[in-house]
Amino acid sequence: MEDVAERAGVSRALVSLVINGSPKVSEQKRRRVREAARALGYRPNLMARSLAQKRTRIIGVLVNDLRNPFFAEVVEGIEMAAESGEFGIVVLNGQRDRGRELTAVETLVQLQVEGLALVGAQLDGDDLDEITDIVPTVVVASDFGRPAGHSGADVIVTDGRRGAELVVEHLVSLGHERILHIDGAGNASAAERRQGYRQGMEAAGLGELVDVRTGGDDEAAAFAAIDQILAEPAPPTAVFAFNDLLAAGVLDRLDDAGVAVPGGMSLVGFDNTFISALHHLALTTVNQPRLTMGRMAVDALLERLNDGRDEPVRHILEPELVVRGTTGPPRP
Amino acid sequence: MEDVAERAGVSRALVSLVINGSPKVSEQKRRRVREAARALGYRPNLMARSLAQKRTRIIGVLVNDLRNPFFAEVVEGIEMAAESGEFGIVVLNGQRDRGRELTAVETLVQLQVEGLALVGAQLDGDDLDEITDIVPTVVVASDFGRPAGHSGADVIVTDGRRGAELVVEHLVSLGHERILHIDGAGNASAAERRQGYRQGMEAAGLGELVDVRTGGDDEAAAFAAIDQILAEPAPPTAVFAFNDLLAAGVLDRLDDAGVAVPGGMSLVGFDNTFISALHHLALTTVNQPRLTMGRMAVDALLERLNDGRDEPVRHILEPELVVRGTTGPPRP
DNA sequence: CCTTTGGATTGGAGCGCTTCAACACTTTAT
DNA sequence: ATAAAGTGTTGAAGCGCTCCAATCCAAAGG
Repeated sequence: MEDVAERAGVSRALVSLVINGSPKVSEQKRRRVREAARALGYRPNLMARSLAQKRTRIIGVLVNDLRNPFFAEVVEGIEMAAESGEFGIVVLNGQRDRGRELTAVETLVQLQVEGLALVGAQLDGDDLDEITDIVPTVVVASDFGRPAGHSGADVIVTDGRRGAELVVEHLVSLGHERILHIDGAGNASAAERRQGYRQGMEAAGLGELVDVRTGGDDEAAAFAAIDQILAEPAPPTAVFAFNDLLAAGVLDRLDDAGVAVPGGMSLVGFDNTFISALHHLALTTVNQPRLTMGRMAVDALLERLNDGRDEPVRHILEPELVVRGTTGPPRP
Repeated sequence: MEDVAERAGVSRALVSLVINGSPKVSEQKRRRVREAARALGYRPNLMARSLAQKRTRIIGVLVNDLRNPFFAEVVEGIEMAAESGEFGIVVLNGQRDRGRELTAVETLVQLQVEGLALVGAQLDGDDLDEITDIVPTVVVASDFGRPAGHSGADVIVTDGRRGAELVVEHLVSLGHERILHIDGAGNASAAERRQGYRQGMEAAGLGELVDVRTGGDDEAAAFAAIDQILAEPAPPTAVFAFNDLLAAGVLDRLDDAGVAVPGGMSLVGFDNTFISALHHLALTTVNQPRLTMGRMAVDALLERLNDGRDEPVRHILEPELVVRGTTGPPRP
């Protein structure tokens, strides 16, 4: 910067003004500074700038698992919204591990991010409380079930409970009774969907038949559960999997076992990721508006940052059942 | 920091030493500083630290498209390797747009990243030359075809030319002749695969039948091409798609049109992403070792950063044909 | 008792930038 | 002519940290 100033025959302060597009700089000097900067290949040091400004204009994003297209799309929504709000984002990957998530958050905080978006985070409520004390936080696509008036984070979720109910209702309307749920194990939104499943079953008078098996959040997690189910005397006629990835795994395993879908077993996923739309899967699933969720997350943060809101807000989006080809009447 | 120092009854310099784990600090003071830091909720400011140290220990990652699971996995490989090399990463998404990529790189440079990994970047060779002048760079999963002795970036790629040849050889061995390629349009690795396809065809004496159609890199891009092909008098008996995502789109469209796969048409993808492994797709494809590529990318950077290597290096990995269910003998 | 030695600690300069009060120079009003 | 009000420009302080040279102190050596 020094060099640029010298070459342009002005002070360092003036160079700073030009770089930041201040209006009160004469056209002549502005040009000379610009030219000198270009000639010297000058690039402002973001670290120094942030330090001096005491702002970073960065939003930190912690994502549960980049490989899940669902999260990737939410992040994309966040990125686009952040951009139009003049913020940058830094994405860190928790890799489905709470410990990693914790250190990632620590890194982001030390990086002085102005806001934090936790996408599908596995952290627990106490972790979250600590974090919200430090930096404005929005939780996306998972819910820590903090009481409504709680001082903590904003929340953007699709109503997983309702989504699961929709699934059960759909299956029941097709005539299913023995509906099994392979859950998301410790995954952040697993509890909600589990609960919705239970409620749906009970509402349909099927409370006796509630059956939840432990799954996880990717294809592999489904295998053990399915193997076990098929070995039982009276297998279910329908399976509701925690998410699309898991459902894809179920589908594979059913295929291995020679069970037709939906002829021999109906199957439903969750998230409506692009894989569920592939004709060869044609997975019945529940849609979550991913890009919108990302956008809303950033908006929530921006309201706190720009408009000074300081009570938490919760946006619960409506899930939407997407019926495709993996659900049909139960086998006789 | 000031406050911590005061509370612990030491100087700021000592606090710094403790935070950085210097060995020459008495156990007693170390404890007192630690305690004061905890009590005050002190967290070092990474920006200030980087500024003072003139190092950031950050590797910048520019990724072409986060939604493509292939790239997401490469990034995961990078992240893991960076971590064990005591580096952090910052991921920016180019969203398949050269302009965006350019500004993303600019941002990363201003962030003072110590190394840059371009994953599937669409930049052109001149862009790359400029970038390599500024920061050590490794290009992953795409190749700008710079001459070998070129002063520029390191390159980690799977041999796309060879991969495409493998595909053609496989199809030819099944008896196919009219093999069509739907390419990746402007995508970074498109040219190479196109070339491999051509060479393969010519090597098989099928030079006359070379037929390349413009595609892209996701499902949607396949639709127009397929519609057009099916309307022609003598459609091909096999389609080699630029990547798995594109192939999935092709599969859908063939399905719509009532063309059986592989009965009516054989289909091959590229990348061996998890979707190709789903039984219901069972896509024949070409494997690229994604995690390894990510690791090698970081290693290349680290060699430059830690060991001072300064000539570029190119690692060309061997592709591997993965035969699944979408290829078979041509229709009569 | 004084010097030496070496480990522990500290003051202060400096990293590259922003920002603000102060200054210089014009222009306009009086 | 002089004061007032703008415009542009600048010097210097300060952002939170690191790191080096300087200092301090206790133990060891003479």
